[in-house]
Amino acid sequence: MINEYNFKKVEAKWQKYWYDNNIFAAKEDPNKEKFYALIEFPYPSGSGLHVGHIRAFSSMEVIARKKRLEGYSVLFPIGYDAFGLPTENYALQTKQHPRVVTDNNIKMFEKQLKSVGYSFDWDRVVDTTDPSYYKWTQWIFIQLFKKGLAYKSKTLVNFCPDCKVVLANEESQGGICDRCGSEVVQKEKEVWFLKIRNYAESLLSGLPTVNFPDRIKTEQENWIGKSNGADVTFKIVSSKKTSPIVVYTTRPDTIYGVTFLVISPEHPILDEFGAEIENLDELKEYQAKAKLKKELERTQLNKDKTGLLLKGLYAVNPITGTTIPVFTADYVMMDYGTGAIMAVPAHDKRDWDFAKAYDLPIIEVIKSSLNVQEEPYVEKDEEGILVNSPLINGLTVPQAISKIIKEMARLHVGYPKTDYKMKDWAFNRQRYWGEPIPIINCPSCGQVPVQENELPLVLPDLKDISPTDDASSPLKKCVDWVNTTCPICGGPATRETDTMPQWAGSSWYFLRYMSPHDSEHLVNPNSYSYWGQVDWYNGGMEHVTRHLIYSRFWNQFLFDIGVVTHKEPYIRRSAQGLILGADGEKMSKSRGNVVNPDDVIKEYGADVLRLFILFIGDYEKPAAWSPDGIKGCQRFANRFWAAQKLITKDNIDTSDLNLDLLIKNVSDDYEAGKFNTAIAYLMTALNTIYSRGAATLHEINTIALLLNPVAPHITSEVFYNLNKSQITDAKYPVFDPAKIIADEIEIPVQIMGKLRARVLVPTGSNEETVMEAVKQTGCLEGKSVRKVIFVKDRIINIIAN
RNA sequence: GCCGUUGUGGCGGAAUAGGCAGACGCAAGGGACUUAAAAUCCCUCGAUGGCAACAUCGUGCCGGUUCAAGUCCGGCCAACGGCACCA
Repeated sequence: MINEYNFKKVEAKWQKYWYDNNIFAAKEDPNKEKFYALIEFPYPSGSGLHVGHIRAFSSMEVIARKKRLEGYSVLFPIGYDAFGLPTENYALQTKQHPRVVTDNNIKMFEKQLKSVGYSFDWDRVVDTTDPSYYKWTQWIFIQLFKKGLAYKSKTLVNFCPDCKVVLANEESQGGICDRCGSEVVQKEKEVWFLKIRNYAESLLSGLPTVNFPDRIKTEQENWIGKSNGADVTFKIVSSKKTSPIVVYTTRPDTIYGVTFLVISPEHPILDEFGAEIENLDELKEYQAKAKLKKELERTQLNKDKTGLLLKGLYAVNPITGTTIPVFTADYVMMDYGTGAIMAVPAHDKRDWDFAKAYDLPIIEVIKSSLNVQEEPYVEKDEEGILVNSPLINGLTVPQAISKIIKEMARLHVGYPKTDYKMKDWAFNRQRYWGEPIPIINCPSCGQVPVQENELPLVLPDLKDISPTDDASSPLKKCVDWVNTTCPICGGPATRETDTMPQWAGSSWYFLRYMSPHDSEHLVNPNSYSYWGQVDWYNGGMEHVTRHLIYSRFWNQFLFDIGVVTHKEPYIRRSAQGLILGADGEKMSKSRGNVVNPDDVIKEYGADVLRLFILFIGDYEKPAAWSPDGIKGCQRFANRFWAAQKLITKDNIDTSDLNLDLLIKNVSDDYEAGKFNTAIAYLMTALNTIYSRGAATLHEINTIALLLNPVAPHITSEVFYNLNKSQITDAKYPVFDPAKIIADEIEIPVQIMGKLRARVLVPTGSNEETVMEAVKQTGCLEGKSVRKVIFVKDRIINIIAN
């Protein structure tokens, strides 16, 4: 009756059953508790599904299947984040329309995802490039614009000469293009920004309310980079005039240690003084050099400080009245703080380096054991005591900060200020394959949003989508589309031709899944009130400071305008580790260490792939693919299949396998995201049954149900064989807490902290009983007991000699 | 430089809350079955010594706390990830 396991036949059979019958359709069932499990939707690239995807998706797959068996109404959706450069570049190369490329890739992904047997609700697929979807992406942009949170600004942007796109700071870290690896140059351009900085505080204060791993919270906190300090106004004086200049400092207490002022080479005040700077030619030269310097060079650490003394100018310290020299130097950035600093070389490494290079005085104002002429003392020590600072001498650093800020305020020269490292979100691309920004430029009315009832503003069908060399969008070539009329005055106007960055569509897709077919609402209010927040969201660490922050920002904005009722979109977040090649290196075509899930499924089947990817190691840590390791999971699957033969109706002793404890261990581990140990418990249980040589139907059914979320095909088949009913209609096993404790327990016996014996005693035995058992082992022979440390049901340690 | 994570057998990795280090799996060695191989099943498997019972050592390094340390504390070293002239 039971033959060798034919995974090809069985997997195809169950996939057909699930997908033809919509077994996993999410229903808003008021009688059930809901559970929303979310995975980061994939970018449908031409290379198809990667084993990394399998790891990323399988955790929530297990949770979704488990929750369904437990009686929850589960929303476990899938979609495609399909706008973006790789598709566009591929379309250009192959002379196809990106729409065609995208549709083909999505088809391939769907086929692959189904071959893994994922329990997605295939009726809820969203595609960010579908006008019915990006209609709402554009709608959100318009709301942001109306609230003053979207603005156009002329700034230096990171331009990649290869991709011909303006990049967000996040995409050009270290001056290298995220996508192609070439060096980024600075270019001045009018671009759209979203004021994410307005939400910096809210994004920070939301973190304690969500269940994210600490490393993710820390990374987000560092990214937002809050600092408390003060804006302090110095005066810059030339022979002809005096101008105020504001510096930002986190150490206003060190004001008496200021020995010079440094201004960023891009600072507008330099133009203001212009000819009054005696060495203007040198300045111009220095500015030009600084501009040419690529981001990479400029941020390189341990680089010698360069700068230029501005002759003919001096600055006045607002507290001490002392006059100090003014420099410009490229170690001061225009885009942080105010673009100018008060330099305190005694207590700042960079200022100290600069002071040494330009032979400037160093004045100690915080007492320390260091000689500040030799090296700076940079600790912000709460206990540090101020010296050489008449108004605040003898105070601790926090006391001094508080007192000096009051004094600055009284003199109207300084005020407390909070600053953030996070910059506003550069919200634009000069490429074709993205959401058109729904703004019309009218010569008389200015920037006017497209009427909301005219959304979606559909991307025009363009023949030539190639980018232009001048950093403007290919949409500019589509004159018929660009020329339009102003919605306000009806006069001739032109459309914005920039498109949105790829992060736009992924910033709210979790909401669309709740009611993907609703044409009236971004999210249907009834659906939203049922599904609410995402209960558990899994994704990659690489998205922690971008997608995860952007989507929290948009959700908080939608909360503020009343579209959603939860401030935070995600209750819990986890992050899978990377799957590396068998050589321990990141998988890449050039290394030739890429594992294709299709090949694995062909050879071992989807269940074995799923088992192995979850068994491979700690889910949150990176793991190297092992072509040998997978065999263990294949054996386990086959042994589980063959265990059907061991089922007997005879009365057998099953005391060697505590099913209640197994249920608890496996289920707790699933919920904790410890899939590797959950599978290990199931392997152990099966080993127990094999060494016993017989099993009960109840045992095999229980293992089938516990294993079903990981290996759904084989367990569905076994369960159907044994019970003639669907496992998807069965109930997840529940354990009896009273039965997870064994009757007898083995207690290790230590003598002087060293393991000397083990004794078997009834669970809960007291010290006397255990000691009695210890004496019988004879390991105390000839020894006198001085002290006994006894931990019930755990250990006994005897101090004896 | 700052922040974070991680160092455990030949390998991937286990080890609530300080309580038997090495679960589970791979590889390896031996055996059974087989004409043979594969598959399957059984046994061994941290190091050193010993025929053996057993003993000693052993979780990156040095020190400490404790009856007891992979786990806690102090000081290092290495690898990975994030940020980075952020005032």
